[in-house]
Amino acid sequence: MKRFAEKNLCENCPSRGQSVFHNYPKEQLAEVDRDKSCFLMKRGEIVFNEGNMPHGIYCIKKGKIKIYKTGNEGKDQIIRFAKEGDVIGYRALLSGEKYSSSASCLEETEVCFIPKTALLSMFSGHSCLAMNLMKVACHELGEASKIITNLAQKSTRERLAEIILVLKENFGLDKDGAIDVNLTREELANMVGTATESVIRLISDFKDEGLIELQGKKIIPKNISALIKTGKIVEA
Amino acid sequence: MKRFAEKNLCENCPSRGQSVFHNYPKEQLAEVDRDKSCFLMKRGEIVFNEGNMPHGIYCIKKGKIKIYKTGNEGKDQIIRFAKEGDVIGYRALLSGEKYSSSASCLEETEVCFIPKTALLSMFSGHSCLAMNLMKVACHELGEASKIITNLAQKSTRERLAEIILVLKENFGLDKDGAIDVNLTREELANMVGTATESVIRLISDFKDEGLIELQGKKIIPKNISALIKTGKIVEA
DNA sequence: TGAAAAACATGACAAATGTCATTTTCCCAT
DNA sequence: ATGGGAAAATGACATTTGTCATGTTTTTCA
Repeated sequence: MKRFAEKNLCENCPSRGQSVFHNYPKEQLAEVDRDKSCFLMKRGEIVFNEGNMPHGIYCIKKGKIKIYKTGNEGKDQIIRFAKEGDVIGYRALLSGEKYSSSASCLEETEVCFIPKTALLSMFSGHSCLAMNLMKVACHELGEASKIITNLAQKSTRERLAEIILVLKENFGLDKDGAIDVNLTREELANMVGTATESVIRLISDFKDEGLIELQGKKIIPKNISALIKTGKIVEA
Repeated sequence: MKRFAEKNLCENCPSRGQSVFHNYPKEQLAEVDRDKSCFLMKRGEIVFNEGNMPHGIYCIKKGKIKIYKTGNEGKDQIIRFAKEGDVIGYRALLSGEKYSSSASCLEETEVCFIPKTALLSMFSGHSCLAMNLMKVACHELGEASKIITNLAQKSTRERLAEIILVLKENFGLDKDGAIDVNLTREELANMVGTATESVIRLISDFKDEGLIELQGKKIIPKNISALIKTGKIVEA
C-alpha cells in the first residue's frame, strides 16, 4: 500500500545533490514538481513488482530499498540496494521491458514517482539527464559483472566477508559502530547466495575469530583488514 | 596483435541492420567511415583488456567474441558473448571507467573501432543513437540480474542445461545440428561457474541421458524439452 | 503486555562440488 | 604426416554446502 506523501519541491530536495538530477536546470524542475507523485512507505512494502510494466521511474528521497529477483523455487536473490538520491525502475522503462526485479523498502522510505512522459520530455529538454542515467546504467553493469564473478568463483565464506564490507561502505555505521541497515539473516543469505543456516554459522565463526562483533542481530565490523583478507578482496 | 583490415563503408555493412546504428542517417555514416579503423583478428586475440582505459567502442562486423572477467585466482568468468552487429566496450566508455572485463575473439573476427570523439559527436547529431545504446545497456542489466540469480540459486547441472540452450539460441546450429560456436570445456566451465571436470562429467551424463549428442567436442542438443526441464527454465 | 509468529541458532547428516592424479584423444604447427 | 602439447575424460577422495530437525530468542501487534 502506497500512501501519498506531501509533495515538496525537487529544488529543495536534500538528496538531489547526489542524484542524476544534480545538474538539471532548477527552473525546469518545476515541471517535475507538477507531474510527480510522492509516497511514504514502510518496511516490507513493495515499490514495484517483477513482471509488471513500468510507467515511470522512482526517485528515492529518503530511506533504503532492496532490489531483488525471485527465483523459480520462490527464493529471492538480492541484486542491489538503493538509497537517498538513487533512482530505481529506470532499467525496465528505458529498455522497454517488464520489471526484471522487485523493489521492497527496508525501512520507512519516501519515493517520488516521475511518469514516463515527463521523463522523456526532460531528456529532450536537457540531454545531460539522459547521459547521467546512461552513466548510472553503465556503472551498474560493471558492478553486475563483479557480482557474477564473485558468485561463480568465491566461496560462501569469502562472499559473506566481502558483503559485510560492502554493506559497511554503502550504509555506514550507526552510533554503536554497527552497520546501519536492517537486514535479516535470510536477507543476508539472499545476497550472498547461500542458505540462511550457512550465513548464521559463518557469522558465528566470524564472531569467534574476532572479525566482527554482534549487537543483537546487528553486525559490528571489528577487524577490517582480516575481513578484507578473508574476503580475498583485491581492489584495482 | 591487431592487423588492419580493409575499411568498407558502414552503409553497406551487412551487420548494420541489427546494430545500434540501424536507424542512423546514412549520409552521416560517412563521418564514421572517415574516423573508424577496422581490424582482422584470430581466435584468442584480445580486443581490449580489463583494467585499461577505453578510447572508443568496437563494432563487430563479423565473428564471435567472449567478454570475461579474470578473478583474483586467475580464473576467468565469461560474462557474455558478442557477435555480428553487437557493439562492445561501450560500458567502460560511457561510465568513464576502466574496462571491467576483457574481450577475446572465439574465431576469425572483424571489428571496427570508433573513437570516443566521433561517437560523442554522433550522439549530438542524432539522439536515437544514444537511446539505442541506452536500451542495449539497460537490457544487459536485466540479463545480468538473471545470471546472478541463476548462479546464486541453481545447481551446476541446472546451469549447464540452461547454458546449452542459451548457446543454441545465441549461435544457432551448424549443418550437423551442433551448436555453432567453438568453446572448450574450460570455457564452458567459466560460463557455468564451476570446475572444468564438473562440466566434463555433466556433459557425459547428459549424453548418457539422451539430452545431447556429441560430435567430437561439439554439442548437439537432442532432447530440448528435457533440457528445459533439467535447467528448470520457466520463461516469462 | 503477553501470546503467537518470526527470526536466530546449532547439531547431525546427506548431497553436491572441487581437487588431484592419471590416461586418452584430439588438434595444429613444423 | 606426424610429434608434441593442449584438451578431454575418468576415478578416488576431500571439502564445502545444503537440508532437516529442534530448541531458543526476539519481535510484533492485538
